[in-house]
Amino acid sequence: MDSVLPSPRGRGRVPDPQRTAQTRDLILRSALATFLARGFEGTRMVDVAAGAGLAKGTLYLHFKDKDALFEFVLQQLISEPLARIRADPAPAGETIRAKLERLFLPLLRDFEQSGRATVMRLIIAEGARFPTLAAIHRRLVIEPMMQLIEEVVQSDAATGDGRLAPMARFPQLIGAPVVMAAVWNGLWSGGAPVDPAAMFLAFLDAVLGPSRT
Amino acid sequence: MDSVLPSPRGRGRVPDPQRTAQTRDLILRSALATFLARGFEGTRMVDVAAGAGLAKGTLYLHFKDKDALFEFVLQQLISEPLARIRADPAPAGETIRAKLERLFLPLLRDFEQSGRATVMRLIIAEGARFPTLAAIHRRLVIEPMMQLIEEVVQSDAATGDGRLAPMARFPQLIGAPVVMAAVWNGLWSGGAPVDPAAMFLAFLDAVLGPSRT
Amino acid sequence: MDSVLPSPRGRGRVPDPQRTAQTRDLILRSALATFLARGFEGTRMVDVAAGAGLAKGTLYLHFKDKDALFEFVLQQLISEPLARIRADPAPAGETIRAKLERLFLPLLRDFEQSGRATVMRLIIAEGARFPTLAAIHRRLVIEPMMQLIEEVVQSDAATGDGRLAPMARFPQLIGAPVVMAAVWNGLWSGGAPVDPAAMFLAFLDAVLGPSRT
Amino acid sequence: MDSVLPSPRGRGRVPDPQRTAQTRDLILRSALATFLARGFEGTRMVDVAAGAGLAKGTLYLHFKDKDALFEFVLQQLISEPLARIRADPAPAGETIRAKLERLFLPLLRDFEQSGRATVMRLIIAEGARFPTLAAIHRRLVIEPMMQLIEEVVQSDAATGDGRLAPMARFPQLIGAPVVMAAVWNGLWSGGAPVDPAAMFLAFLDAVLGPSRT
DNA sequence: TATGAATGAGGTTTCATTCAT
DNA sequence: CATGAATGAAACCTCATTCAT
Repeated sequence: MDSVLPSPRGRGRVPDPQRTAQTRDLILRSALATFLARGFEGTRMVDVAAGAGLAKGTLYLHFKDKDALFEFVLQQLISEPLARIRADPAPAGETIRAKLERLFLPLLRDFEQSGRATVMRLIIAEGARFPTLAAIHRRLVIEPMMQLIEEVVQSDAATGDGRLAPMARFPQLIGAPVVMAAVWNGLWSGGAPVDPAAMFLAFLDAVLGPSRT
Repeated sequence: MDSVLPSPRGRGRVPDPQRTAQTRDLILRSALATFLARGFEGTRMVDVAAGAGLAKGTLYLHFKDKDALFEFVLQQLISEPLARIRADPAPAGETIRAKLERLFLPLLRDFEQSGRATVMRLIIAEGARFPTLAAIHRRLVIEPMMQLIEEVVQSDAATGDGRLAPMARFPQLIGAPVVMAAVWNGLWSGGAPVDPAAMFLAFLDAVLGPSRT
Repeated sequence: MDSVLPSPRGRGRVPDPQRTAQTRDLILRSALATFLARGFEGTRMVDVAAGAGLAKGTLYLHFKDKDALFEFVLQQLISEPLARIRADPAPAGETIRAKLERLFLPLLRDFEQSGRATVMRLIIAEGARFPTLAAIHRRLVIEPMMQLIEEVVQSDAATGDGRLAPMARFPQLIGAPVVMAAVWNGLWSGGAPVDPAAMFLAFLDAVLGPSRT
Repeated sequence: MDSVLPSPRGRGRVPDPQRTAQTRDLILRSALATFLARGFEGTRMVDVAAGAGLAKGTLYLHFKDKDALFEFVLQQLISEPLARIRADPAPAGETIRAKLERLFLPLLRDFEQSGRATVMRLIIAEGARFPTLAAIHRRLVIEPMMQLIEEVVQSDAATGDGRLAPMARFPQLIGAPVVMAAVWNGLWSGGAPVDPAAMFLAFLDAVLGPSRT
C-alpha cells in the first residue's frame, strides 16, 4: 500500500541499498556545507539534518556521532583530488611548465565553485584540533602531491633550465600560491577575490620566466 | 591634598593599576594559548581562568564576555606586526632584494617561537566566523603590508631588473611563502618543520635570481 | 492516500498532539505552582522541570525561555476568569444585590482552592516588574470587570435606592474586599483565613443594607 | 590632616558612632529604594552600595548578608506606621466617623509620595517568601491596627447607629480600601491613579452614610 | 572603617545523543 | 528505516560574599 515495486508482501520494508546510499549522500552533502560554513563546533546536528531534509535521529543511523560524520565528510573531500592526481599519467616529453600546469590548473580552475578552496580553509582551520584528520589529509593529499612536485623539480634539475633549483630544498613553495589563494579569498580579499588559476600562472611566469602565450 | 570636594568616606584599598594590568595580562596570555590550541568555540572559559591561575568570575571583571576576550586577544596580536610595519623607514638606495628581506626576515626569524605562526593559523582558522575581526586584521595588517609590497613591485618596475613584473597583478604572491610556512608547519610538516626564513630566501632566489651570499 | 507530493522519506514517529499538549500542561501546572510559591526570580527551572517529572531541557522544547514560560502561565491564568466574565448574560430585572452576587460569588466560592487567590497575589507581587503582563492583566481582567461594576453602579443610580451613589467616583471599591481577601489570607491571616465569599457578603450588607436571608 | 576634630593622634581612626549611624542610614535608604524598585531577588548588592555612595564590602560591615539587610529595611518600614498608631490618644467623645478619619487619613494623605504605598506593595509581594518578616509585620502593624478597628466597630455597636454591624465579623474590610488603593495605583490604574484619601472617604460615605461636609 | 578584586556556587540555556513509536 | 520528544552533561555568565590592603 506504500511502495509500489518490490516489497513482496512480508514484514515491513526491505532495506534498499540504493535508497540508503542516497540518504547517506544527502547527509554528507548537507554536512559538508554546514561544516564549511560554521566549522566543527559551530555546526549543529539539527541543522545538518534539516539541510538534508531529515530528522536528527536519522543521522545517527548512518554515522556513529558528530566526529564520525566529520571524518566521513573530510575523507570524501579528500578522496576526490586524490583520484584526480592518480588518474592521468604524464605524457612523454612534457616540459616543466606544461607538467605544472597539467597538475595544478584543473585543480584551480573552479577552485571556489568546486568547494575545494573552502575545503582547504576548513582543513587549515580545524586541522590543529583534529590531528587524525590532518594526518589523513597529509597522507592522502599532501604527500602524493609533494612527490609529484619533487619529481618535477628533479626533472628540472636534470633536463630543464635549472630555474627551479633554488626551490629544491623547499618544494612546497610550488604549492604556496594555492594555499595563498584559498586564504586570500577567504579572509583578505575584501570582496575582490583573486583568480587562483591566473595567480598560479603569474607565479610560474615569475619563477620560470614569462610564458610566450 | 588628596581630593577636596567629595571624598565622602575613607578611600579604602586603592586599586593598583600595576596589579590590574598584570592580571589582565595573565588572562590574555592564557587566553591566547587556549584559543590557539582549541579555537574560539573549543575554548572553555574555565580553562582560560585556570591557565591564568584565577577563578572563572575574575575573567568577567576584565572582559565583558568570551567574545570581548577574543577580540582583545586578537587586537593585541594584530597590533604587534602593525607596529613592526610602521616602525622602520626605508633606507635610501635599497635594492629590491634588501627591501624584501628587511620587511620579511625579522617576521620570519622566530616565526614559530614568537607565536606569530600560530597567530596566523588562528586568524586563518577563525576569520571566517568572525568577519569583524577579519576586517580589522585586514585593515590593520594586510592592507598596509600589501601597500609596502606594491611599492616594492613598482620600484622594481621603475629601477630594477623587472623580474617581479609577472607578479604585478598578484602582489600577494610575495606573501605566499609566509602563509605556506605557517600552514605547513602547523598541519603538514609531520614533525619536520621547515625554516620559514630559509624558505622565504629560497623563494626570493627563485624569483629574483640567486643571491651571491 | 497520505501525502502525494513530497513525503521524501518515511514518516517516522508521528508527533502526538495529545501527548504534546499533556506535556505542556504538566509544565504549566508545575510552573504555576512554583511561580506562585517563589515568584519569578525565585523560581528555578530545574524545580519546574522536576515538578513536572521532566528534565530541564524539555521545558525549552515547549517554551523559549523562562520569560515565555511565565507569560504563558499568566495568560492561561487570565483566560479563565475572562471566560467566566464573558460567559453568562445578565438576567432581566435583576436587583443590584443579585447582580453583584452573581458576578462575584462564583469567583470567591473556592477562591483559595481554585488558585485564583494565589494568582491575584502573584500578579500583585510581580506586576510591577513585568509591566507588559500587568498591562495584559489590566486589559483582559480588570477593565472588563470594572465595566461590569460601573454598569451596576449606574443601574443603581437609575433604578436602585442610591446607596451605591457614594461609590460612583470610585467603583473599584466594590472589588476592594476581593483584593483584601487575597492579601489577608496570603499574609496576615496567621493561620486563620477568612472566607472570601462570606466577607464579600458582609461588605454588601454594610453597603447595601443587610440582606434578609 | 583628614578629620579636624577628634582623632587624637594615636592609631588609626576612633570609631565615630555618629558617622557609623549615618553610614547605616545611607545604606538603609538606598536599600529601601532598590528593594522597592526591584524586589528582593532583583536587588543587587552592588547597586545598593552604589546608591549609598559606598563599596560593596562596606555593606557587610553593617549587615550580615542580604537577608539581614532586607529585614532591617522592612523592620524600619514597619516601625513607622506603628509609631503613628501608638502616637495620638483618642480624644473623648469622638464619633465613629471622626475616629476612622483620624486613624486613616494621615496615612493616606501622601500615600504614594511618602513611599507607604510602595512599601505596602513590597510587603504584599515578598511577604510570602519571607514568612518571618510577614509575621513581624503582622504582629507589629496589622494586629494593633485590627485592634483599633475592632474597638471602633464595638463602640459603634454600643453607642453608634449600628451601621458597621455587618462588618463585625470582618473588621479587616475597613482596611480594604487602603489595600485596594495601593494595588490599584501600582498595577491597574494605567496612568490615572486614584486619590487614596478621597477613595477612603467615599468608602466611609457608602458604609456610614454620606457626611454632611 | 572602607575598599574592590577575587571567588565559586548556582542559575539559565544549548545541544549531542537516545529511544519509544 | 525514520522520527522528534526527551534527556542531562556541560557551557556561559551572574552576583553574594570574602579578605588583603
